[in-house]
Amino acid sequence: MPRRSDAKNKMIKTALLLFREKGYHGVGLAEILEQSGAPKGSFYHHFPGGKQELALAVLDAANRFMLRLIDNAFENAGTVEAAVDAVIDDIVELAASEKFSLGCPVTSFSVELTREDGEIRKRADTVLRGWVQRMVEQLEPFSPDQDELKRYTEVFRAVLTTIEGGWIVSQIQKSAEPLLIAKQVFRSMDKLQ
Amino acid sequence: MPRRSDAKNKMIKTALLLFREKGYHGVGLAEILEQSGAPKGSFYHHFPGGKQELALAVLDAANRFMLRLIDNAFENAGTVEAAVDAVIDDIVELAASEKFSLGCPVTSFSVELTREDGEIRKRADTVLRGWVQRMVEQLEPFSPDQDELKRYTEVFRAVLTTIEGGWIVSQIQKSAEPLLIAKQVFRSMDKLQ
DNA sequence: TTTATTCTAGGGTGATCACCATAGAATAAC
DNA sequence: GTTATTCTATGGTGATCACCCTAGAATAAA
Repeated sequence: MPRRSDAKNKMIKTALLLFREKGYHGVGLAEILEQSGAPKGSFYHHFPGGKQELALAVLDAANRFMLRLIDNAFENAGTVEAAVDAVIDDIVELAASEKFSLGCPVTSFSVELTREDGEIRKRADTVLRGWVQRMVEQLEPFSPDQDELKRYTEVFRAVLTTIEGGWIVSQIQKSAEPLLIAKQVFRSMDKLQ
Repeated sequence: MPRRSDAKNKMIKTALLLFREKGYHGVGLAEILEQSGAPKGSFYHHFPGGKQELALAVLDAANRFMLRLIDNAFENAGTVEAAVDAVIDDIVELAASEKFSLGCPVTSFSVELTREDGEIRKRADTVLRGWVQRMVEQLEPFSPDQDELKRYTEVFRAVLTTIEGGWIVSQIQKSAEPLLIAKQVFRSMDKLQ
């Protein structure tokens, strides 16, 4: 059963950009369909669960993108510091190319749905934890001992948190500086102890 | 010209809570009016500029709240570390009491309006800078030299950024831990250098 | 070519969206 | 008490919201 249409992917890609800019509730299905060029009548064929199912698909696409970004950064770096710097630099480059108008591909719209204890929040939680875990996994070939890995887990958690905050503040201030703070955070936590 | 009605304040308080939970676009005026108990017909009397003017008023109220939180924390603390800890603890207590469903009073909804270069984004920018500035001002009576103040400005910026990220991740993970990371960030940046 | 499946065209649902206009009620200043 | 101002009741605007339905087109499997 091969795919005969790329309408679904076009909708997901477009929704990702729009959600990151205006949030989940800030984007209507009409805008997504129009901007993606996808046929209007096919939305509920591809997403029987409606807008929420689309958001879940968007979350998965965003997750794949960020995991690729992490893998790429760690594989092309010789040290942990260089890898973390690369992750942050890549994000800064992305954010700057988007004129600091688009937020984190995951938190920017999932955060609006944190009361209702629904699928979107849970998956966003899993995704965020996965990023930390992936960074730790990328560190294992460098074979630090288990205690060191545990310590880096904490450090990566802090870096990720700072990146999330930096991404938002970058949107507000239209500047790369807040995102770059995550580098300082890593350095100070890495050198210390 | 004394105020004969508290409808305006009730609308602002209610809108602050709803915006923090579901974002700017996630809340309708009808819900705000209903939940605040404010008379329906008086909205555009108090806010001729409509929903955007309400959002600006909400921003100012949120700013006053956070400035009070900062002042209170610094005035009741003997050291910088204790003051920063108090700020974070207060925020954690607030977020926990709200079951981690409500975001930062400023960024949670301003972030949806960062493309259109409007008043809301600009004021949110000013407000965030004001928090850092206020923390530095609260440090001056302890009379560190000018270089030290400049260094603490950087540290406070990092702490604030981590708090912002921690607040969001706390919403996603329904846990206080991400917010508490800001303490580690301060400690490591403070001790180092 | 026939059959089965996947996808789309087109139209329409009630509900909610932000916003507005007007008249009158409530309270203040005089 | 009269005037001026502040506030609210009411009902409405067109637009957009997410969602749904059916018939048929397009493509794959037989």
